[in-house]
Amino acid sequence: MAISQARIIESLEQACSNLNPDEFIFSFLDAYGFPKSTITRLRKGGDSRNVAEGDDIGLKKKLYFRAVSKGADLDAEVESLKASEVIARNDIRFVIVTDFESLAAFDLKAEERLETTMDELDKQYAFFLPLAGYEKAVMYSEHPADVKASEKMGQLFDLIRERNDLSKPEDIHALNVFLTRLLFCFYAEDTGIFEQGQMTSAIQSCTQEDGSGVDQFFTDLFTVLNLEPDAPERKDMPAHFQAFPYVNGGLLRDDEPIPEFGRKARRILLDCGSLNWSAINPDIFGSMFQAVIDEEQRGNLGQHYTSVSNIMKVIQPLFLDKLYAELEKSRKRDRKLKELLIRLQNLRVFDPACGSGNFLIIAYKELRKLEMEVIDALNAISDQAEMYYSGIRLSQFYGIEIDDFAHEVATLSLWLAEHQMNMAFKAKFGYAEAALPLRDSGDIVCGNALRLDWEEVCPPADGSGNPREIYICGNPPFLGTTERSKEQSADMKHVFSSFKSIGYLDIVAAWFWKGANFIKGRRAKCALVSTNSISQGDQTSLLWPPIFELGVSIDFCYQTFTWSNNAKNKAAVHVVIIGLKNNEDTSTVPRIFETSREKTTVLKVDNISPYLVPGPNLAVYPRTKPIGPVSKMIFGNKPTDGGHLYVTLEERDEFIEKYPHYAHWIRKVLGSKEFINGGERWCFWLAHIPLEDVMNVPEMVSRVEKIRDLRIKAGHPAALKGAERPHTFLQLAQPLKGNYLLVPRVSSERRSYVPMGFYGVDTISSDANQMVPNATPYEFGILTSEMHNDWMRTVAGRLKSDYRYSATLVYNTFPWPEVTDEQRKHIEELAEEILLIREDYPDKSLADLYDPDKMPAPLREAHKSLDRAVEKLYRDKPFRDAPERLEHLFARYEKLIAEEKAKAPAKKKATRSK
DNA sequence: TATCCGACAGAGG
DNA sequence: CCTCTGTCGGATA
Repeated sequence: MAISQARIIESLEQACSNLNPDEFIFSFLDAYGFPKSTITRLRKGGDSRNVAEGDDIGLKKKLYFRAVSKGADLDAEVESLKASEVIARNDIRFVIVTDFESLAAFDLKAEERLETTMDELDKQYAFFLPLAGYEKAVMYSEHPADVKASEKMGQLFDLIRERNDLSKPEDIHALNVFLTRLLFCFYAEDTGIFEQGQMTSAIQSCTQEDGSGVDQFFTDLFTVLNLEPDAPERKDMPAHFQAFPYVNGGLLRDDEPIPEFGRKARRILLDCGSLNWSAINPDIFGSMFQAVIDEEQRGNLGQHYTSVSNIMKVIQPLFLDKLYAELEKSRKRDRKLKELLIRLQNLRVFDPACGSGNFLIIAYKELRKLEMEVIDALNAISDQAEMYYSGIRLSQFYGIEIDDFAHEVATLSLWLAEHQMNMAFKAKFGYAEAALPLRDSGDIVCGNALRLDWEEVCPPADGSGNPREIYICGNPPFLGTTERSKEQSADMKHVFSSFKSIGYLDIVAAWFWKGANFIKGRRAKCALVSTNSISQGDQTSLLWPPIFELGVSIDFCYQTFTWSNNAKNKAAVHVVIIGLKNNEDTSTVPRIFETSREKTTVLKVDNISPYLVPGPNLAVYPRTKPIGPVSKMIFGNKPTDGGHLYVTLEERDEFIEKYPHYAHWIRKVLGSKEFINGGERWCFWLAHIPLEDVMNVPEMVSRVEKIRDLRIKAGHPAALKGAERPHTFLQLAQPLKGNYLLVPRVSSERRSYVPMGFYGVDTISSDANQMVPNATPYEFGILTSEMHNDWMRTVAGRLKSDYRYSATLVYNTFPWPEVTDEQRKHIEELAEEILLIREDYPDKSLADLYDPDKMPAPLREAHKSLDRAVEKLYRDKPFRDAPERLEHLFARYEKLIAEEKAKAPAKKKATRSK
């Protein structure tokens, strides 16, 4: 049922403004796209489709509608309907009750409530969208226990914060520690570590309703949990405290102050106790808990937490697949299986950006599952039942996390995961180690991963100097140059101190560089989730050649996929996963994974290029000049005007009417949006007008002053210089005569060809485009060919996944073919044919013409002829596919660059690193 | 001076 | 809400 949401809003608005109680529900159903026939029958009455009683309207699986008289309690009505048998029998999704002034509704699937007045109903249209086939995104819907628990803990945190001074970092740390201990206790009393409900009932009986005594209670409780069973101090404690077991394991090592509680906080505490904590999922609970507590993250709960499926994409190719293969190979061979057990007990997993520990927890659980399978296999081939215990210890798991609370949560979650796995072990084999006292948890260090020495955090060799098998994994933060703090910029400089420049390297690159240096020459591998930018555009040649020089190469990768988890506002980013290994490590073949919504495919290749396609370890360096004798491509005109040089059509007409002799001040301007999608924009183009003349026009004064102010405020040298001529664009590049070829800087990845077009110099191009002044149709023909677009697709930067055409990376690096005059003329003819065909569609924008689903056949064919002709310039035999074209282009690129170098041997090396 | 980027941003369905 | 697709100006060389 595809229906435009704008139409829904409009129809709802109409139904509510001309409110007719008898008709309302029918208009409502119509708004959400129910078939007219259904509505007509419902209106007539007596139809079997109506499953409701009396005057109500009910549609199976959809909704149940009831109108009540004014003054009735809508909520109570909804509640009673929700529980009624007719709702359950017909699997109703929405219950709606209205008195035609207000409306109350309940979504039984999402368990969400809506209360609104009728005139606001259109604003709430999204609530009922599932009726039209649009499902709502519900955060972590598959884990209601985690949601409830983390929300309750969040409330508790707020109440504690109200009452306690948390201005000093050590106070915050103390509270972090308290919350994680508390969480452990809730979990413990629901999972058999404590007696069922032991702590909650003790709180109930030992503390006052106004909250007094709660802090003392926890002081005593944590003391006793830290006392060994035979410790003499135990005897001094009240009897109900003595009943608590010895926990330790480092959870209660330090004596931290306990916050004070009020009446409300105590009540929430008891509420927490009544939740079922055994259903908590340590994999994601930690992230949610952290998100609830961390103020900065509250607005966008969990947007960066890594989903289990994405973690598996990292750890399976990194080590799990290989270990499982080992198990299959070793079945039936006692010695081999025992060796595998030993290996599992000795390998190390290290997440240098571990957050609340998701990767470590999943890795731990997966290794425990594998260990159980190995034990199974051992039991299957042995006559005597030997009692194998788990030998995998949390102390094999290392992490670095900068946030104190997240680091506490990570430590705790590992314990919870251990307990969970011990229970699974017991369920399978009938025995398991004691839950208490807790053993050492993971080695999680609270600190800055870019400053710490990773080898100190995760020693690459054991005490006797034997090298360890180590797997580095994780999802480090992504941060471009503009959003970084001063400290983070300094961190980057520190990590890349051996680099000549770090350009636009994303901060995540620092983890790759440190990771590559860590694994170099060791029995170690590293795989990280990253923004796709580090294998695109400018960053590729900065990061990868130095990594390859270490003797490290790409072991496997997941090509770009869109970031996704169950959070409401998931981060808008396209990511890749890249695994690194030493060149000498031949235990695996390079694998390229490609994932789409439907499936994931794997391609085994000889080598993975830094662009994450099959190919050599070759990165294309940005150049300031084209390789061949072709026209120069220049950057567009950059306003930096806060919008004050732009004018609307109305403003333009008004201005020209008043000052007809200044009509030439206003010019048509193109961003890439106007170029690609059509539409008009206008701007003041005053590059050749003295500032005094401009300031003599009253309408201009405030515009110009605003621009001057904002440029002064921006403060950097370029802006300050621009403040001296505030009536012009900050960067001027418009050619003075002739035509120019316009190339948009960003364009959708759906298109096979980046749209380009010719304009006269009277049309201003903004910095959203680049220009090739006085380009020839030949140049247009080459640039709009499939050959060139394939090159662009590989070496260009991307905005998310959309193409970002740049002169330095795409145009100037392109290996142009060698042509005769005759060939050149042929290309020009084919190129002009394309321009002519475009003119046959004056009503269509370039977006329409180059939409792969809508591209007119004649245009498509003209492009195909051109593509074929351009290919022929490179070689006679047609290319089979894009990889073959690229192979040829890269070979030619290398040849041309080598020739260029040979011509100018005195020039310094082009490489930017070291 | 020129230009690459954005755990995006804004519009539209 | 989700999907689609390119603004704008700072930071960097």
